[in-house]
Amino acid sequence: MKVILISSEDKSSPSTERVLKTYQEARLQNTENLRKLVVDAAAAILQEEGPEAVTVRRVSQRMGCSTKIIYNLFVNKEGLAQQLYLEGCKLLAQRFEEVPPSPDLLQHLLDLGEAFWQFGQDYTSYYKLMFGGAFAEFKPDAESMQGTMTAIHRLLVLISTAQEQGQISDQEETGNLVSTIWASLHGVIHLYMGGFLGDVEAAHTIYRQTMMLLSESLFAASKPE
Amino acid sequence: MKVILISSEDKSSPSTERVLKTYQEARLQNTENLRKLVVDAAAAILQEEGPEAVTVRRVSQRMGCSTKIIYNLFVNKEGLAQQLYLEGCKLLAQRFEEVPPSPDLLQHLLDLGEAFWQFGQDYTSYYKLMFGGAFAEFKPDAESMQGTMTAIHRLLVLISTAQEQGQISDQEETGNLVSTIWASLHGVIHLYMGGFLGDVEAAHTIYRQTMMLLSESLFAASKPE
DNA sequence: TCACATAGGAAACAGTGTTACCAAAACAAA
DNA sequence: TTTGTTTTGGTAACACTGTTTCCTATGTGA
Repeated sequence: MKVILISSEDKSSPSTERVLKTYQEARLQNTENLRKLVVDAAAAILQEEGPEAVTVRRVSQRMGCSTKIIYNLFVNKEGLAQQLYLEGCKLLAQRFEEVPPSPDLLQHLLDLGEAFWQFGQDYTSYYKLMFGGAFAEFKPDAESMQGTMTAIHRLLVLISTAQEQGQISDQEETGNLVSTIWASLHGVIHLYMGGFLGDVEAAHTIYRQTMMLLSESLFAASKPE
Repeated sequence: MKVILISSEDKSSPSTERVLKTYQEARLQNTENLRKLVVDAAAAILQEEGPEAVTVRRVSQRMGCSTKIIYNLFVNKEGLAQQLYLEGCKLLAQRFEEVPPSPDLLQHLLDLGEAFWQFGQDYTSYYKLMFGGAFAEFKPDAESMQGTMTAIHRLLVLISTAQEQGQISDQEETGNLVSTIWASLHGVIHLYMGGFLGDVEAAHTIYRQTMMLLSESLFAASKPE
């Protein structure tokens, strides 16, 4: 099904057809491949020039086609943004997966927290798109929330395990504890990106301090003295 | 100097002149009053219809004048946004002032935190403008940071006092601790406003939990058992 | 092969921030 | 008061944005 060749009647201006090759090939395939091509183009612009550079016209220009395609495939710009959000979730989940699980659960929490910070540094544009409100219209729908949950799944497993082992109080809901940690760390990253916390080192210091304070409190029960 | 009447030659269409009265009066006064009038109009639109409704044209329409005035007075839209930011700082500072200082410093911290949450609820548009990145261009300048510091001054005094009394460790810089608390609480509010934390009650629960965890850790030193 | 459905391009619409141009008003000096 | 200069502000345009309308060309089923 995927093996479709370019139309054989390239009688005139073959060089011009070559330029449009990738798009022309994709449009012959199923719409799913075309969607992927559009998302890739948008993601490239996002990472190269930031969230505000991701406009419908810029994406279509890079694709070498009309803006109509994007509306045909994604309804509106928000639909495209949702796909980019899910892409970001994959990247974040990947970052979490790369963190080696430490037998010390406290250390593991700190490592995951540090990975979240690094994600914000390495994929700033994605972070702003996903959590920074770069697209004011964008609100996470069911699929987006699903992607978010998959991304921070490691964190949820960790807290849950720590609760089972009695290292963290099970008085509170696991999901609420995860949200608390997530929101606090996000606050530091977001305020830093907004220019409220000074330079990177200062912000990173505050970030680590936030992690330490939260961790101490969470793991306090297991260490009476 | 402020007592300036409308020009006496209202020979034709006096009702039309009446509509423009406030603006026409103000333009005869000093530019400072005119600036205030513009900021008030923008603030009204901000609170009535949200941050995205605050456009240069909408403000000028409400003023009954051309957009040029706003550019004459504030250089660009960001200049107007900065004034709105400072307005928001005043409102936030006012909220903090209304919190009665409790002799129990921990309780006082919780009260200030709750006031911050309430500010976000009551002045959502202001909050989004100030900290939510509603205007992507906006980055706080020196004056904005000054206004911010004035607003959260109560929090700084509180932490500083607690450190002097030995209730909070003075190992860490006071400013860093304030930033840590501010950022964590902001994270919950911002994530809630982004639609990531469910409804108000759920978000408020997480907010209180964040405050509790931070407070416990901060005040831990003074209460060994 | 023919009719139909659909996809996609060009251009327009309604918005946005911003600026160039020019007339009118305010102010200075004579 | 009258003149000349500077500032002020309105109109209209420019360069963008997201989105839609219209129409043509293409692919598809009978």
